[in-house]
Amino acid sequence: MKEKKKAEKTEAYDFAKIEQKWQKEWEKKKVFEVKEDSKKKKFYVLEMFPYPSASGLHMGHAFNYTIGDVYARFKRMQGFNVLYPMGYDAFGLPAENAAIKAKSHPKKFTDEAIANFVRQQKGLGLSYDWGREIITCEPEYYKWNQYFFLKFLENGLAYRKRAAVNWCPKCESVLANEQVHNGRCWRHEDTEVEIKQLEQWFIKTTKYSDELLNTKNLEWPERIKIMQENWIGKSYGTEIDFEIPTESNFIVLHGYGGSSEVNFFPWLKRELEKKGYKVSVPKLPNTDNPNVNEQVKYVLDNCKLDENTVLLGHSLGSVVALKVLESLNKPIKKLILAAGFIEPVIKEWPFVKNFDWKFDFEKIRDNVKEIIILHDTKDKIPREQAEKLKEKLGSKLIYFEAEYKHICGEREPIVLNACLEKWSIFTTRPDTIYGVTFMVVSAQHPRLMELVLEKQKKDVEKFLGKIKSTSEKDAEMFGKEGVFTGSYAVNPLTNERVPVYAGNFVVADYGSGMVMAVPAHDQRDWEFAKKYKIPIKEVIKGGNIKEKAFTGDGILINSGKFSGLKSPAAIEEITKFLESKRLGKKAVNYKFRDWLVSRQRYWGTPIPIVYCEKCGIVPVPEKELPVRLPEKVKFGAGNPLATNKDFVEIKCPRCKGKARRETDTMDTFFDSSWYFLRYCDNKNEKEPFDKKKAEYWMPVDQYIGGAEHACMHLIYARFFTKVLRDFGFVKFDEPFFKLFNQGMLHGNDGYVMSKSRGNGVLPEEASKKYGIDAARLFLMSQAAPDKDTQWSENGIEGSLKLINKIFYYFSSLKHGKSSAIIESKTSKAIKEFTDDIENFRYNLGIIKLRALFEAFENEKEISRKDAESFLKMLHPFCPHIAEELWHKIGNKNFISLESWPKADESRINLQLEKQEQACNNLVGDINNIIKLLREKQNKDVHKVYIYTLPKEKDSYDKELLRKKLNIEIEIYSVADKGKHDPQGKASKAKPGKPAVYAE
RNA sequence: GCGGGAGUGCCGGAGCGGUCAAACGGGUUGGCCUUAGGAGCCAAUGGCUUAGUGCCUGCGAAGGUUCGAUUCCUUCCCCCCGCACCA
Repeated sequence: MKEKKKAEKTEAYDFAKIEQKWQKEWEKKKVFEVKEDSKKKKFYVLEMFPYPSASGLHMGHAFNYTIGDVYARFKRMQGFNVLYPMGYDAFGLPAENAAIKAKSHPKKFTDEAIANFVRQQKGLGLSYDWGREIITCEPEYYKWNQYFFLKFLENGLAYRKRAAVNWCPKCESVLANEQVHNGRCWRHEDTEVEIKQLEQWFIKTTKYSDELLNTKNLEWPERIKIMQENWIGKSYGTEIDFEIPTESNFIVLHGYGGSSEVNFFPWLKRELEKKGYKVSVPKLPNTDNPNVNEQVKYVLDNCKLDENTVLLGHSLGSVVALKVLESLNKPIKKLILAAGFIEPVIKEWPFVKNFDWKFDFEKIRDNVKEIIILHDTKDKIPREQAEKLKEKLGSKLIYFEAEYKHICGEREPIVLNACLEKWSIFTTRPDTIYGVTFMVVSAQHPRLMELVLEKQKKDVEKFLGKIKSTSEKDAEMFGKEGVFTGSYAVNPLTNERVPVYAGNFVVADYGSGMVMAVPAHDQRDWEFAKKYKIPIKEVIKGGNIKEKAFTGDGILINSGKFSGLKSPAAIEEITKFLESKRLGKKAVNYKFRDWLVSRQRYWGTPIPIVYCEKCGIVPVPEKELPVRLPEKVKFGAGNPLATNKDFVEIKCPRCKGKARRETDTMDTFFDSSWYFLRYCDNKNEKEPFDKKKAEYWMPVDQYIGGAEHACMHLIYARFFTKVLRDFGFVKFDEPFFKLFNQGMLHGNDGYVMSKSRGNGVLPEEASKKYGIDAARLFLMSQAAPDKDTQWSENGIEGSLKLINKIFYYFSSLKHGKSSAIIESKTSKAIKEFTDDIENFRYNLGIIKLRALFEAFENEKEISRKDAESFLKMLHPFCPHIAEELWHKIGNKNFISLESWPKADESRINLQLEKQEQACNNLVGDINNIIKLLREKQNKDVHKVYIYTLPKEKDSYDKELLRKKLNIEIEIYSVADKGKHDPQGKASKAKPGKPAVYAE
């Protein structure tokens, strides 16, 4: 009712008809299609492609896309070859879940949603090159995900690892670190993420940590850069080894001939026993003519091998140790290979006969928790051999430089050192090491139980149970908590023994998951120490540690030979000292983790891997790509791919033997990490994209999207680009040169507009009522596009009014000659407007457009050129009406492809504009006088006399004033002799402000 | 707690060393037009004052720098965003 009446009265122009007409026309004539053109400068405008949700677009999306469309249209008119594409991030959980609920198929859901999106987006008048559309769930696209994954694998950037991973019970899948927010799933705010130990695929994003940290050359919002920087979280510090002796039984296996045991082993035994370890040196049989198998059997039969065992193999003993490990069925604590362990050397020994030199390294690895290989650089055994072994065992390789001496030399302390049970910690404050009064290991530390003594087991288990059953929220309330493990750590500088606690406030996967606690100089440690009555030892002067920890820099006290140093110097000195004693080293730590890409869900890109019973992990050969997602699947419990026999059961591509397919799919962020490259060449069947085409279009000149992707999509995409650069696919380092973060659109209720909130306004509805041009204009005029904006019906009506006026104005416009003032104003407007659009100050640009139009309205005639300039400026915001009026005034081509107006600086005449301003002020003054006379003196004014300064007389147009005031006017110069001035008002005239007399 | 951004009228928001604080939009009030209008046009919208003027108040609070600050600096308060026990 309401609208109908309004429509009748306002006789609003027929926007629906006009908008449809031009949308069809643009599509028919392929106005926005682009090709590479070496003669033209390119400009790539890109909006983050949407996930095609079933609920479709609301006004918030329209706001978003309009920002990009305005820019694309602007740049196109400026003469750039503009690539402005659209596509759909079509894989993902919502479609799968919706399909399960509706007993349908995610493909069907997705297709429908996309069709809906496309229709709605076309309705917004967006100038995409639709020929470049990409849809990530199509095999033509995801084939290349798989291709890239294989490339990653080939180059050691993809690996499989068993690790503690984040599991969302609602998604029934693991999540990347980036997808866990506050311990909860990024899609399920109320769902706590669980930690599971799973074998998963990872991408080595950390290889590029440092390069990703460099954002200097990016024109991005500072806060996004800072967010990324914080996310990567690089910090410099020192790694320090603390010895924590627990129950350890050393079994020292000597080598051939037993020469080393004469002096070295007794010494080692003595030293270790001094420190509280148990040591045995079994007398291996036949040392003069050794038989490895026999010796292995001897060890297996005579030695106690359990989780407290440390095997130290020396020379041939190393081989024995390795073989022993092969035959165990439960792991021992530690393996130390001290020397002479490499096959070629030992092989030469004549007496080692009939020995099978093949090792089952996987088994060995499984049977020991820690492996240390000591490599003597002066030894005959080349370094590569040691490295090779290291690779196979995944051990810590420790080099030492020393002469090979049988009697205690440099080498012996190093062996001893390796025997000690070291737990390294990371600290940025080694200067406080003398203040360590306890240690805290994370309650989630995988090796926590090794530190727990028998008598403490109950306490620790109780504690672990408690924190498991407490949610994060409650944990905050309880504060820092912990429990004594029973073990003591030895401070490497003071040799003091300090208790080791398990605590809830230490992060398991940062650093080593253990910290040295300095309560005097760390607030967290301070709180913990207070709670558990642990001594607080001040080692840095500067604060009052009775009240709280002093965390600043200062001068060291109670710190042995380092006392008196200032913190920064002490950090240097102490680190140097530790390094010299092999007790620690400089280290860099990152918060950034490798990207976990496996997902236990159906609706994603299948990971192109096969597990063969014989060959192990086998990549699917490139020519067999894509590994298609089977269409027929049964949704039920868990991942439907896992129960799909046709998919899973397969022959090994290598040996043709029995094998099974990887059933995990890729994180959908994999899809979005390179889609901007595919737009450059979206139909390529031979390659992910043509290098030349990508070279022409990339990098994206202007990327537009939300800030919520700062630490996810934007990091992954940057990572991908750098990898592809190193693979030779592209030549640039960064995908997105400029980034713009749009604000959020709020609904009538003041909350961010969203489907779930129910405050969404459909673009179609607004379109129907006001036209999409009015909606676009309103959305862009409210505030700067990077700020949040509120939707309002009144506001859009205001925009419609303006467009309406413009429509009728141009419909009856007769071209002529522009006045000097209009020429000036038009030129000035062009200049300022261009600058505003370029810098995303759309709202300010629109104001200038309004002002210019008002100036037009007051004129009798306007030149064709000025009128056209106005329409061209209107066009990015209101493309339909601009196109319509452009044709209406007699043009045949598309305004969308016209060239941007140029400001003619010579036409800008500020003097004239000043005069106009003065004239307007005068009108205001006179109106005010008339009003005051009427109200105060009850006088009606018939005629007004104006007295200007002599040189200003021509600045005031009598006719114009008469028209504006609708009253008789007489203008005098103050110098005029015969002027009518009964009250002597003329004397009040000032520059730019004439005197006035009214009667 | 740390990091980032902001605080201007009834509201959204301009201004970011002086020449104008409140452009532009919305709202509200009054007037014109009109049978009527929620259409259109005009005007007002911190206070006092006035023939067009002048003065005062004023840009979260308090200080400071400056001849001069909404604009720069310091502290505090509040709001928004991000990270969150990262050693």
